[in-house]
Amino acid sequence: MPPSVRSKRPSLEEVALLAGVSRATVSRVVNGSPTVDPAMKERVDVAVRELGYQPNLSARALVRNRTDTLALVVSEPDVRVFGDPFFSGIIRGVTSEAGSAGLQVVILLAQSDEDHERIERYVRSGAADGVLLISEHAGLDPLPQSMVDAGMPIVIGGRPHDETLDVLFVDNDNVHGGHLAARRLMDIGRRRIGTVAGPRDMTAGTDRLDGFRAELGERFDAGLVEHGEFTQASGEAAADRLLATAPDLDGIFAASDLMALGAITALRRAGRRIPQDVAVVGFDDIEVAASAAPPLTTVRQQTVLQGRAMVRLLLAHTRPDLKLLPIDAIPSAEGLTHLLLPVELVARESA
Amino acid sequence: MPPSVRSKRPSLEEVALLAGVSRATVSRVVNGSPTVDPAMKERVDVAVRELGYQPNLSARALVRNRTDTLALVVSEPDVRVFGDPFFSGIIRGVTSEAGSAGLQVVILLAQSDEDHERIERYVRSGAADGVLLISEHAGLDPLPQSMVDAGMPIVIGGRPHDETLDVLFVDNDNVHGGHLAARRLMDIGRRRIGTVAGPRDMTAGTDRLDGFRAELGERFDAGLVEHGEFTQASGEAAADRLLATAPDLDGIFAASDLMALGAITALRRAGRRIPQDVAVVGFDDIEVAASAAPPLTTVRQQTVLQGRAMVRLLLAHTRPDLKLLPIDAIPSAEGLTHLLLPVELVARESA
DNA sequence: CTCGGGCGAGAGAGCGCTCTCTCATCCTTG
DNA sequence: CAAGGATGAGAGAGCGCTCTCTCGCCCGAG
Repeated sequence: MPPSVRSKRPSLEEVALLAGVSRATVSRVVNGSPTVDPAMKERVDVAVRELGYQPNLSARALVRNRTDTLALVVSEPDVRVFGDPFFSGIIRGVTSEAGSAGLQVVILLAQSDEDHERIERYVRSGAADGVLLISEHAGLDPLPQSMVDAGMPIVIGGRPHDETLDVLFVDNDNVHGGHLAARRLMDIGRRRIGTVAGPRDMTAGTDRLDGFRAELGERFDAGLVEHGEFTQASGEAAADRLLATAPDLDGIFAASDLMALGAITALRRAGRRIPQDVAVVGFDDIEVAASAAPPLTTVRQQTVLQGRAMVRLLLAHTRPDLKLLPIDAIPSAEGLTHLLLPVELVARESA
Repeated sequence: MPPSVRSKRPSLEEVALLAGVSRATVSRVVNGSPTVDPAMKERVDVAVRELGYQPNLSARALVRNRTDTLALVVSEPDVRVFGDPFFSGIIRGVTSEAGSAGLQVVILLAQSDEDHERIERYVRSGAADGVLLISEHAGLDPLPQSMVDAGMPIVIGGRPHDETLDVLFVDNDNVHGGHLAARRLMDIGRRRIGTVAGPRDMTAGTDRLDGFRAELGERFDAGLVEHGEFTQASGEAAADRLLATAPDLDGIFAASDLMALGAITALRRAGRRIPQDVAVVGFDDIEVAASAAPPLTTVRQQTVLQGRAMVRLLLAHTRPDLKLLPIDAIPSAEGLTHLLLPVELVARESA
């Protein structure tokens, strides 16, 4: 009887019957227990193949009280954020790391409030062993708090805005990145340095600005801070404002590569040469940064690594039994509530 | 005791104990059975709230043999396809339709062969009630066949390339769209009409070409067919070739808006005015089509609707008990193995 | 030759839920 | 006033699996 005709999926019981062994033995074989006689294992394997047996995950999850599934919640109204290199890097990292730990990742889209509620119910009902949240405004999201309340492990990508939230997170060392950018601009002799900062309500924005301000020290000019929305258009507009305030500007730190590209457009329009007249440092090291004109000097953050680290942090807190191979660039997550990933300056031609 | 301190999640049993009723009654209340005395219901509701009870989905799935979850498999090596309006439209449609049917959608990324295997195991293990597949090359994907073999319901977005595959799918009426585009170009008096067709291995490409060819009839010139990859750059290159072959060309049908935009760039570069010298018809009606210069005449396909229709087709085959409100633009899926969604010509200025 | 130990297989409970079946109660009706 | 039918609650089996416990068997040591 071909599998397509069989009305329902075979159970362990049926495999056991066919192989002439007990249910327990089949279970042992299926789960790779070492205490099984090779001959027995062979008989069971044959029966499994014969019937096309697949263990029922619901039954297994019920007794193990664990699903081996991780929920990656993307909390954004528009699906297109997946096109954003930041999101796509994290997603790649998460899926590959979870995959090598034998876990299935399911992506849940939280676009509306309704979605949020459904997802909360879903996860709290034990459909996943933990939650990984990526959201531009993780601080405003109600999900982290409700997951924490429910005792459901959650790791956030990026430092949440709300300091009081006692939650696991993995962030890039944005403050240090701000330092690196400022130092670079000073090192190449720039004196009038402005910044196209990120949004005020995102820690990635404020942290980068904080590092930048601290490194510049007394050379920091609060009048030379313009905020953008991490987009190219907002970077262009912010650079226009900067130029209006300080025509003698000779250096700009943009808190994202996209904004840096926008700023370069604005600077060119105003007749400035890059980097001779104005040096520009970006942040992210997105793919196009290297091939931009001129190639962008920027602070590299490793989004794929961030995704991997999120999974590791979660597993460190929920599955101490899983021993993962250490990754150089990721600090061991054991005992930590958050991870800060290193960033580095990539010197190209724009600064 | 606050929920965060409670070691494990409460079960039906505990709710029943607290409310002083039987497990069965609690189950009835939780599932909204009408045959429950209001007073009883109230007592149960109080207990549920008190304990923060959430039904265990694994247990429920085990006995119901159904998870109320749909797997949306995105089979693409790069996550960025989510940025593509086609994908994002389908995803929006799928999630909203599933949501209103009370189903949870989980997105599974199939990037590598390994992923494919894991996903197949996952779904075949009963983690979802059905599969919705979106993939640029659904015909080459092994997933549909293996799902069909396993008796797992699957609906594909777009007509699969492999005719012999007996599988449910929802497609746009690409053939008719090709007819509409050709008719439009002829209606406005064009005589030398070429086409930037889609890839030969995608039915969306070949179907549009088939319709175009049929409508042109004897005016069709096989020498005036150049294939692109649905991208802007490939459209530009294809238009260059077309122009080289037939400098007297006065009409182009591009099988995607992106390719139409590329073609317009190429035409402009060659000194042609749009639409005076060469009229251009696109396909898709993506967001930027209306604001392009000139605004693009195109064949509109409704991707969100396609997503909704995919869910409906799946449910028609798996959950005849669910009575969904009919949607005007979607034919009733009952008894059908595939749905063809209507397309329409949107006349703007480019043709 | 007997006994202890280790290895490998089976028996059986039980995870949390649903759903059928049974039964008690109350109302309606002849 | 008795019989029949609703109505609503409880009892209990069982979904498919894991895992502990038990037990039989074979080996080597005394």
